[in-house]
Amino acid sequence: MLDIEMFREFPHIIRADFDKRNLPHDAIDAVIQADQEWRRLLHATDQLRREKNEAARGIAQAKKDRDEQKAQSILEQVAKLGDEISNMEQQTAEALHNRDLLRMRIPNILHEDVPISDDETGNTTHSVHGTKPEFDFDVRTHNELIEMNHWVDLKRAAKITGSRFYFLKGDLARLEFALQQYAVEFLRSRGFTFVQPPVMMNRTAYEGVTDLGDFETVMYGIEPDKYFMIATSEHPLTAMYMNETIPEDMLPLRLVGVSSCFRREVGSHGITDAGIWRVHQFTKVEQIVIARPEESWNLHEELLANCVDLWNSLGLHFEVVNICSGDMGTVASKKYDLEAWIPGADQYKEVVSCSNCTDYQANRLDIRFGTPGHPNQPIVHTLNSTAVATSRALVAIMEQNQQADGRVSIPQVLRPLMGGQETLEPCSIE
RNA sequence: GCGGUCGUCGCAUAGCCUGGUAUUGCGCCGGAUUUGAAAUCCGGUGUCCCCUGGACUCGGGAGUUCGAAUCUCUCCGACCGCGCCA
Repeated sequence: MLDIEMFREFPHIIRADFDKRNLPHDAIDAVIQADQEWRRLLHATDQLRREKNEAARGIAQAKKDRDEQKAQSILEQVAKLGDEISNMEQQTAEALHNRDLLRMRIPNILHEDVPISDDETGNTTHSVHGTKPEFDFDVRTHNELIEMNHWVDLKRAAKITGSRFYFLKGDLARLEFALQQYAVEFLRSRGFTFVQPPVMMNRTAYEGVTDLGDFETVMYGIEPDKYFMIATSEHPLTAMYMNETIPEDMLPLRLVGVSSCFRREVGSHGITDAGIWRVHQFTKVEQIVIARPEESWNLHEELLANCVDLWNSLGLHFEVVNICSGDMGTVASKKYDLEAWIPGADQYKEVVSCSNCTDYQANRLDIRFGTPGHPNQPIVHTLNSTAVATSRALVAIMEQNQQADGRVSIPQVLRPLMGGQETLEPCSIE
């Protein structure tokens, strides 16, 4: 959410941003108008309350003076104002709610490096890493590999839950486990603190970190407690410090979180999403940073460098993409994706997303830094980046490291975590 | 799930029984004093607004009342004990 001051003092900045995104300005005008309406109502309400308070003050005095007649006459005067005020209070509260609902739909201001384009074809290549693997046999898709090796059971999962859920079995499940631990240790060695978050959040906290539309299309709601399953550990780890002032010497705060992630994936279909590429539940190791505004852009590059080094160490071929205006979404100001080479699909596909959300989440969550208790402290910046979403990393490893016999070579760095094993063997249970 | 104790400004506290607009200490900021520091003294230190002024604020919401931190209901959260449990 953008600071309301942006709409009052610098609307031209928001307008320029909307031009980049090729959006009409109606939504901005609506916020400005709603803000004016709220302020008008607030002021009118305050004036009424003032009248009432002034009158009511006389009651205490009159009673002290034992002047019951005077007290009674004031009472009648004040009673009338009471109804008027409660009516106005309701209108004012509604106006504020309306303003912020409109305001929450305004996206973050794009960084100047973001390429301008209406859709994802405008994304630009930032860098290319590793070498594209060559195969002297017909490559299999990961979907074929998991089936012939019995590594994933989608059918039985559909039976007990529904489509796009899965049992992960045998060596592929062990590899998934190894990936988690490897990524956590990798980031720990770079100064990140390991945190395991709750996988459900209440609505108030959740509204601070995500696009409002996500409540309909992304998150699972839990009844009767009104919680939401997290779509990523980014959400609880960023909201963790809501309504707090973080002592400045604690910044930048580097956290590495691991959690199951749950996504409804409403409207997502297609053959390119087959197998375990797009699923309702997966595990993700995530980097989170809370920082001073002046250091956030350097830290964004640091997060990307961590991803690049991590994925390079797995021996995989991928490229880094600078996401353009039309593909950006609501919360991020700038975003890099890592796209891994998926031979069976003959394309690069998204495996990592690395964002600087600047003060967009922190405004809503009211996370500040400085001396706790000191008024008007500055708002922090929040950043997040995938380290590995294990299901997608498994797809990249399976497809890039596949052998003619359908077995898969285990990345060197993960072998010590799998008892020195060099190849993923078929699961003995079908 | 049951029973109890509790939730007040960054932290800690008073006020609640008996309704009249939040006390004190620490911390922090500014000033005085000092070569400098400590100590001491003075002032400030929640939010919002159309800001010489005003309104709001005692976990959230509702109710009673002219008026609620205070009384009533309800929800949330914390802690302790019991029960159940990986």
